[in-house]
Amino acid sequence: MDKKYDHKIQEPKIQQKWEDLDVFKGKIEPDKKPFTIVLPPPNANGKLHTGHVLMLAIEDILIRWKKMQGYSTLWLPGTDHAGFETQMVFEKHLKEKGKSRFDYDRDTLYKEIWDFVEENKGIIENQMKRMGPGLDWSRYTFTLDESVVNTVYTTFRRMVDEGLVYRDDYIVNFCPECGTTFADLEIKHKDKISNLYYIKYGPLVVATTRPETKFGDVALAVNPEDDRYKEYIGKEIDYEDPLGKFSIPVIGDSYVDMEFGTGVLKITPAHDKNDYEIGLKHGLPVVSVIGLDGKMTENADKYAGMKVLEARELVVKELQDMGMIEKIDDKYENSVLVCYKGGHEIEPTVIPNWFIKVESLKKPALNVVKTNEVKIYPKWRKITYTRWMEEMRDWPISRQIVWGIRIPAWYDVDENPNLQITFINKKNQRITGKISDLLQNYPFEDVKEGLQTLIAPKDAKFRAQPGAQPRAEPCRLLQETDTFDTWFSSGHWPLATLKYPDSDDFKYFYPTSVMETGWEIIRFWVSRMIMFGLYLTGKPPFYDIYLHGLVRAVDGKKMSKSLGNAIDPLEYIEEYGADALRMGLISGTANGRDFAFPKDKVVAYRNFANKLWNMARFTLIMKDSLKEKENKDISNYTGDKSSLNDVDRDILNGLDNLIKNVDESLEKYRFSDASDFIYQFMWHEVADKYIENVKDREDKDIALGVLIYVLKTGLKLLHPFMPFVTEAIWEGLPVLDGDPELLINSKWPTV
RNA sequence: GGGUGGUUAGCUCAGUUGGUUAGAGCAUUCGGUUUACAUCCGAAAGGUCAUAGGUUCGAAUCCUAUACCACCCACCA
Repeated sequence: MDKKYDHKIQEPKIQQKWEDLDVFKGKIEPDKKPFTIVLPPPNANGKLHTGHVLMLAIEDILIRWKKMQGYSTLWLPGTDHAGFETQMVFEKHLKEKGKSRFDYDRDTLYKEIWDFVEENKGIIENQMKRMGPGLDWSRYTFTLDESVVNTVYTTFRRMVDEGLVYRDDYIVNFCPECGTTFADLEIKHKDKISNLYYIKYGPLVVATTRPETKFGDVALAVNPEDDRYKEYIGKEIDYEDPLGKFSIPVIGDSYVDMEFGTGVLKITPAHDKNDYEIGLKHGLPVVSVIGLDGKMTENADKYAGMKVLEARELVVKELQDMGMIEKIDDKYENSVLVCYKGGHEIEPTVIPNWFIKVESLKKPALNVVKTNEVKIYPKWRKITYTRWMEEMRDWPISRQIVWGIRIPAWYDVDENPNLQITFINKKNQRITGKISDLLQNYPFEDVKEGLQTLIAPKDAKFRAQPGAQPRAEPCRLLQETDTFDTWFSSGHWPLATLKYPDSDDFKYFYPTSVMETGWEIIRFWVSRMIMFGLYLTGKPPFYDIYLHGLVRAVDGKKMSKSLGNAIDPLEYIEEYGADALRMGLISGTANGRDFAFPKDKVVAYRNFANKLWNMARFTLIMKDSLKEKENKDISNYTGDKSSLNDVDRDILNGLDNLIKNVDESLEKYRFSDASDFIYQFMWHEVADKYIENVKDREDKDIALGVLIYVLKTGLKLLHPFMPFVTEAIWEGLPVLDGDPELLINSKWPTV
């Protein structure tokens, strides 16, 4: 053996060995209990980051531990298409080429992104493999695999049949210039100076920056604590504006800031996110006065057809003429939303979206956690889940992006003349309009091929199967252009990876054992998996949930590109080895909170790997010299302590104690406790004390027999944590009764 | 503004249902290489457990208040 442990030589060698012998291939063994983990899929086109390393380390510990305990283990890998994020990355590439997504029809754009992802897909897989995870790569799944899409479609159709799917208005960030919606992440705030208009509503005065939306007002709101206006709450007040005389209810809501303006807020649900929320809360109607073309709608009566800014000017002028404007503050600083693409002002707009009724889904999902059928570790995270589930409202599942699973709904253009279409025509121009108008100038096939986006009215007739032909003549069908919210599809992940509903894998390995992931996605992801699992199978998709904390940078701050404090795990693998990096991160998991990257611990565990290596090396040196000097072999310790001296018995009792501590800690997901127990025992009890004692022993044959037994047992206990170095040392140690060739195939020690 | 968590050694953090002298890694100081490892060994020093009250025979741990920090969510007409 070399004087030093060299991870650069050993780690690839050991990894290859596991792969060659197909150690982690999941097997259906009816006489064994299954133990299953589904890997939270990293971004297919991403790179390995420290969060992935921690995730892999924890899950690998569980898998190896259970495998050695005799379970039939399966750990399922996969990657995620990461809808929105990937599309953003791709669009940056387009921008470098001087293009944008608006230059492509939907199908072409999708194919281009697919190719782009395909190119980058292998990178993260290879990086993950360097951590030595016991994943079954033969069961690899990508979230856009046909089988996943089919599973998602089947669920969707079932939900349609059971009346759980509906279409309704939903407020989104709409850019009239770009003709599309933007996700919150695509929106930027821009500070600017605006006019704040103080407009009279009967006896009250409202301060607003958007007077032109007043025709969409459905209520006025005041703070219930506000003594000035208490008397108006629940009453209707009369007011006048250029369109005539109206009355409007006054509601009380603590959202209203008494300090701002006059303390009276007009509620315009169709054109403001907060107003929309308040409207929902108070059951108010939604009146849209701005259309998708950025022009005033018929609800704005004589202003209909005018652009927003034109309408604003005119409305203000006419209000002034009527004496309805108390004052104008022209130095009001506020921030407006603009789209990232062109910096155009965003018009919050309600457009029809797809929704899932969650009432019947969320109750069982809440119950399984409340009753501890599904347990959350650490337990103080439970409240995050239960609160979310209690407050969960109907789930908008459609997204106006291309990169994802397209919603399986088809519209017959003859049944739905009001479809709002944007498409690229044969001359490469973007054309927008109502389908019935467009079809007078363009053949249907042109629209279909060049289709970019489609917005169907909320009462549009759709079918969930493209083939269905209810009418005698052939239908002209256009498929919905929205895609599923990525969490709708990834909510199926435990089911999809196990090939629900009738595969052998599914029957044997479902429900899975543990869901291990970062706590920040408990609401988005974990809750959805539980809902779908219960809805489709009646069983939760897993029984334990372990939520690890976020790894922060060395300085304790969140890692970010702009701060330049991001840690590249590959550099640490190079310098200190995957084992050391894994252990360092594990040491930060004690209580499930976020933690700063523990660089010192990585170094400490690198040293520990070398210490173990030398413990084994020295044991073998002593064994050889015993043979040489006294011509004796070591005696094979069989587990009978009665004939041993106190020192031997102490170390063996210590070992028993260690086994107990490690098991207890792992059962409670106390990974750092377990690893610390092993570290302290092996280093400070075995190396510092027991080996020193062995040096002076007369009965070296017996002492070395005990030492090798202790060493091998220690390696087994440590193997789930530091798989490479323990496996590498195992190779060189003498074979005892029942020892398999590979450490990973050995039996977990018991007391 | 709502929520969650934190404040323990110079640094990064453990400390589980309250119970001997509050621990680890790193850093520091002193001493050491005869049969492994200097990525080593032995020893030492270092803490009013954020602050103020309270409960208790006993509090880092439970309760109340305050201060500061971090993160999540919602963001001002």
